[in-house]
Amino acid sequence: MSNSTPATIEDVARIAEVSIATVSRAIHTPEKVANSTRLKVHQAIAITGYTTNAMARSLRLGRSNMILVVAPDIGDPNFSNILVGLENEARAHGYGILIGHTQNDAQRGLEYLKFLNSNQAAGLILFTGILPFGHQTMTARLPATVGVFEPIYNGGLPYVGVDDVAGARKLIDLLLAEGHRKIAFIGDSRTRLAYSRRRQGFEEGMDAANMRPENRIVIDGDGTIESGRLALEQLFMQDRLPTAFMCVNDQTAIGVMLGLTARGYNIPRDFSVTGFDDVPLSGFMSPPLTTIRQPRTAIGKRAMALLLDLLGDGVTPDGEILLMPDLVVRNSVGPPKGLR
Amino acid sequence: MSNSTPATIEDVARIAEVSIATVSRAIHTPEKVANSTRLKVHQAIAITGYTTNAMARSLRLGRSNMILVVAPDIGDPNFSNILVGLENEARAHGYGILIGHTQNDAQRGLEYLKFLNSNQAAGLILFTGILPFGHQTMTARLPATVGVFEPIYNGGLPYVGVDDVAGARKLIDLLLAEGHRKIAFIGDSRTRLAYSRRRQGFEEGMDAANMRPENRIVIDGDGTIESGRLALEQLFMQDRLPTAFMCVNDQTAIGVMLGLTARGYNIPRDFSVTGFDDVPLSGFMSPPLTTIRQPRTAIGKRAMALLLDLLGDGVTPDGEILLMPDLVVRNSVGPPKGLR
DNA sequence: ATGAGCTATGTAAAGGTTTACATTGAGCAC
DNA sequence: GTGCTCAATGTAAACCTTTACATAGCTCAT
Repeated sequence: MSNSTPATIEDVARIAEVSIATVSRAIHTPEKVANSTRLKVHQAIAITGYTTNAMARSLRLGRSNMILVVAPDIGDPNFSNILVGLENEARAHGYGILIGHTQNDAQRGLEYLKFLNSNQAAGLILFTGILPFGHQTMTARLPATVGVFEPIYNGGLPYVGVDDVAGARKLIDLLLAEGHRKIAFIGDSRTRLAYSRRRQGFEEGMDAANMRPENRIVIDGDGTIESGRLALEQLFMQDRLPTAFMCVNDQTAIGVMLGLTARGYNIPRDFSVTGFDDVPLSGFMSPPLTTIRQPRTAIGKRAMALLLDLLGDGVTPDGEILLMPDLVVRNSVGPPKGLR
Repeated sequence: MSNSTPATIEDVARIAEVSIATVSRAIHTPEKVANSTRLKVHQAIAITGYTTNAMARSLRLGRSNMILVVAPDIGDPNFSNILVGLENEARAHGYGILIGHTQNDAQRGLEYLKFLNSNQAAGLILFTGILPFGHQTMTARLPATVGVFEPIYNGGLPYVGVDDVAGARKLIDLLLAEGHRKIAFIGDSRTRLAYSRRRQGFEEGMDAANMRPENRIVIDGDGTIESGRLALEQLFMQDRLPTAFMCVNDQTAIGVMLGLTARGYNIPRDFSVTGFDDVPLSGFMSPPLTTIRQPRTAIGKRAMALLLDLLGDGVTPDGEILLMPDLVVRNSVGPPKGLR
């Protein structure tokens, strides 16, 4: 039973009094073996506690049953629920996932590339918009790959994300409906497509409400808490104050809120603030942050399903799958001061 | 160069004009091949872009180069930095990590057991105090295993954590030094050893200050935000109010703080609150939470190092490695109301 | 000059699986 | 009864690596 060395297919074959080929068939293509035989095999499997050696199987098949998930930062609060979605879906199809983080370090990226090339992963899920492998011509040898959140830099690879434009539009429409006219968009960035799409939603909303350019303040930022605080200081120094801050993500919004609170302002009485992503922290701010919730588990599930499809028939489906994010109304938004 | 099928050791051997055995030796035991030969082999490797097929290697060696990390919940804020430590250390030694979460579901636990038995992981890192595999006698076949945070239920397995007693002691000493005399310990639990050790630190500190039992309020909780809020309500209903709340972890403390704020109290003017763990959220509460910082990356690194040792010589080292956690003083603690 | 001792290399087996191909035998039509 | 078809099973090769053992050739002491 629970011996020192695990049972092999041969042990099972001996006990079931068949050949190893029949055992293998009984497991993977049961319709090809006689009922009576199949029964014997399964009994033998139960007796020995046999599980197929995945190493040997992968070697023989030339492909593993692992999916490599690469993210720039495992600690990103946006990450963990996606992972749950990815993992559940993978496991349901007999795959496991394997997680790596690059910390934007090309050296580490290369190690993952080696990992992929040594056949240890059948597929790749990429969290950043860029391939973490420098510009290796090796690209040709990449396995099936799916992006999450953003399309992958060199293009052609499918990805799953949310409709950032629509999400941003929901936020701007809310602010406009509350009566805000002068609105700042904090955290514009050309490096992340998701961010420029949020900016796009902002502009479209302002356009639709016939807001003139002087009512729109746009300021750069990289999406960290610090960047939000910094942007706020800049605006105060330049005396270009809006009545509402629409931030490119929750971190930025938190930075803005902390800055405003530190200056003694009350949210939402003096200023309104919105975020994007709904990271766990946002619900606990005071006031709780109005934001857009990413359907994280769904994104993960969808991305993995897409990858497994790709693995199955090798057909590349639509390059872009956008899920619809939900508006989460909390207390960081109110009418502008003048209207109160 | 970048062909459809990856280069094998045979391709390298052909180009270098040696046997595959020599190639293998040139890679793994370079001192055993002549300098000139080694050079030829490495050139051939460069030309072909060869990387060892990990499947074949693991099959031959009878052990993989993957470590399975199992946690009840990937999303746990305590998790991610540990992971960074684990991963860095593993990668530095040629291992990769593989992450699974059980969500306390025995069925899922069993799937991981199968995974282990199919030889896909050389070692196991366990985040919970319990083996997630029900009570399989299979336990005998577990690979090298190291626990994180807590000893593993059925004992005998080494683990790496922090000195919870000492950490709790730092907190209680701080509260006592501020002048608090009547202190509540929120979140006592017999299910998690870490928690009862924190309780123990609380008691030892109170003992050392000769505090009588009637000054100690102890109340149950499972460590969630909700449990903190609930405990607080109970205390208000029973009219057993302390001047300070020492909470078993940050989540609990956050629950208590939210409850106090909702009732209109000011922290730390009316009540002091402490946590334990220093999850990212804690620094952003208002007021920021005074707590104990877990050396998370260090724990991860240490646990992995321990596991790799175990894998190396099979010798089980000391069963318990406790790191010292640091006190993080923020603004949630002040003198009790009477003393102000 | 001979052989012992070494170093450098090669040969071949083994690890556990899947599967193309071969074999066996039963059912069935003539 | 003969031969065909088909289902069920078996045999053996292949996947790629590592390493015990064998071999070859050199150095050096005698």
